Amino acid sequence: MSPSIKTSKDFKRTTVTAALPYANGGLHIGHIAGAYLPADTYVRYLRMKNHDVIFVCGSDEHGAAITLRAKKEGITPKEIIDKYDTLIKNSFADFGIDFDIYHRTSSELHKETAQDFFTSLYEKDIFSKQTNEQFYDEKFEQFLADRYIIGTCPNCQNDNAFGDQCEKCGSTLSPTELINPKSALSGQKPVLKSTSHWFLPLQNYEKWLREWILDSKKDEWRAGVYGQCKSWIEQGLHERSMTRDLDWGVPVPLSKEEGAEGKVLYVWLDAPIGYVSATKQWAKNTNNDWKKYWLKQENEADDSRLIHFIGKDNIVFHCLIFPIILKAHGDYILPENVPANNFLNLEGDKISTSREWAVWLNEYVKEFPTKKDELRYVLTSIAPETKDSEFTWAIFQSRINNELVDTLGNFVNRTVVLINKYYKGEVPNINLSTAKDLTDFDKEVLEGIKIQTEKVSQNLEKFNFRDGLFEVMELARLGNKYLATTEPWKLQKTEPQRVEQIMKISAELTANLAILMRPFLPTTSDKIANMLNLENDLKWDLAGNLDLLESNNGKINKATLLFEKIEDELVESQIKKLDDNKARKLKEIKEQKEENAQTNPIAEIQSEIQFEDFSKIDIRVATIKNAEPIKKADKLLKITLEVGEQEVTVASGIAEHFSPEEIIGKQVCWLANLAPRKMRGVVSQGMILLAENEKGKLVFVSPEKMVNTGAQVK
RNA sequence: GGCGAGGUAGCUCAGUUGGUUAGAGCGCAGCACUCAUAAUGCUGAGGUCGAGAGUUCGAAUCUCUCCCUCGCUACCA
Repeated sequence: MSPSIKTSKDFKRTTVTAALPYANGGLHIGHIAGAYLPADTYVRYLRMKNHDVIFVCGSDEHGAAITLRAKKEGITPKEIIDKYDTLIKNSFADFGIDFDIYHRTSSELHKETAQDFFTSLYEKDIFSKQTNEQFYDEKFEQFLADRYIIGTCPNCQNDNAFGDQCEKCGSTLSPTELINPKSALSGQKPVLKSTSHWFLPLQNYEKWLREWILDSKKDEWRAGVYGQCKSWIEQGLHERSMTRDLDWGVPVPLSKEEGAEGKVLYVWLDAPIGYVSATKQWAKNTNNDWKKYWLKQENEADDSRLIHFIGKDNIVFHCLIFPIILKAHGDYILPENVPANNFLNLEGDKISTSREWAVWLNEYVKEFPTKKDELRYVLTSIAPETKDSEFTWAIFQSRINNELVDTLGNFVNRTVVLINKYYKGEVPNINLSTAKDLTDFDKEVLEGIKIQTEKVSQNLEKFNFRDGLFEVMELARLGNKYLATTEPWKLQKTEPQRVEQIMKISAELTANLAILMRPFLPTTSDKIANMLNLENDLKWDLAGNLDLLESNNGKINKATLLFEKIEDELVESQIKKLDDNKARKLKEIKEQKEENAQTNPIAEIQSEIQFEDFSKIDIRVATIKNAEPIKKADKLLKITLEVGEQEVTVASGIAEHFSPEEIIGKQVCWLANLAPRKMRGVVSQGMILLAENEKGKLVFVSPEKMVNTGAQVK
């Protein structure tokens, strides 16, 4: 290991956070593999080392998506968050993700904490206050967050695009771009009204971020995390609004006069502070001091080490925005590492909550209450640490059957069975450190225990959980090899003393296995510890020792099976369950679509205008003389039109519908007197009229017969 | 379009500052063994290291171009 990379040994204590789940849905295996399982494994390891560690998490309960859904379903936001907070909290508890506290951002303590944070930055004059125009719902007397505006997507004509994003074509939007914008609350057309917000000038921290991340974290942070940060910093940072016009969230702690009324903190300011408030609540419950886990200490060497476990979608908030906030505040420590995972796919497709393509944690725990370690094993062994990976039920089956049952379970079983058979459950009392007549292979195996201990430790310190678990299994493989090579069953009659050595070594190896697997597979570790009569509170420092079984005079219990095989029927039924869900969901979506089509045969007609208004519009017939793609733009074509004697240039967002060659020579209608606009460096004069067919494909509006270019359309 | 991360045996992944016949686990084939949950051990087959070009005595590893996957981002009158 490179000496420049710090490990837990270099710190007095560690603050571990796992991404706050949004209280708007359940947990699936992608969430677990991404953040919670590695975090839990790491924390269990630190606890075994008697390291001072706090592990916090909680429900993220604010934000527009929850209010929007509440309004839609005619219930209160509180009903939604209470439902999902309970579901999520129980799923974690049942599965054995062992937080010190699972808190909520809807709590009073969190409100105080977040407001204190905001006030502190406000008093330091960090924010810039800006006023601009935003959509306002006059009926509900409320400003509308981007998510609250629904309208027709200018790209794909989807009628249900949100103001921030169209979920059909995936393009990011701003609310003013939507065609026929409507308020999600009243369904009325919103009006633009000015409002003030407090912005965090991220760009002021660019220099500092370059030093802190680009210069000092290159070898320490995962490539994907570092690269993502670099990408953002290089692209240029901008101001970001830290407040929203909403009635759901932490109120902005400023006076009416300053325009704070009806405003709450932006959910991405609010949520990470949830880690702090969770720690405060834990400290209250357990009579501890939260400050030593979050604030800079008098002596820098006493600072806690902050580690955020998240998925790759959260990198920018945890690596840039939240650290900027912490830095701006001044009193707080900064993240030491952010081991973000990539995504877990499922049976060849992306996991999707809306399409119900997921394995839900609460359902898994219910269906397989005795197979928690099995899922921990599979998810860790395929953890998406370096790239996206895939879970299939066939992998689940083969990993468990071939590795847990055949390699690990079988080794433990044969060792325990043999000791019971030969010695009535009493491990031969041999001091392996002083024994003189050990074979070279014996010594190699004993050395192997120490080597594997070191390898597992190093991998855990570096957040390489997949590799760490692999090294645990290597020790089990070594055990199997040892028995197969020494063949004690052949020697028992002729050389019983030699067999005593072999069984002692096998037993100590098994005890070491129980320690090394403990962060990964806690229940299995307990089972082995019980079988071997080891103390329950196994410490990491014991690993590598060769006299673990002497504490109880070597008396062990009867063998019990650690794992059982997964049958084909189980795999088939789980796949069928997924397929059924998917088919049902697709049908629902299709029905919904048909319903919409029936109730909404044509898009709503715009408000009435007078003839004078129409006469302002100058539409001409023009011929496309040339068309070429615009550099650095996927969707734009630069089109040259011939209009009478003149030529004009128009940039049109049709590159995904037409190739340049196929449209040259066509006659089209051209809106001539539209104000010019610059797009991607090209000045667009007017626009070309298009209509969309039922398949979403654009077609030109052209004169029925060729006419002279420049002819007016009346 | 820009940026980032990936593209190595059927599958999941290692491959350190370029160096002899490219590795591991699982799967597959053969052999051995029987203490063990028909488990285990050994041996073997399997790769033109995404494609092409270049630098070099020598490249999976460095440079350039291109292709594919995932993510972020720009553009959209």
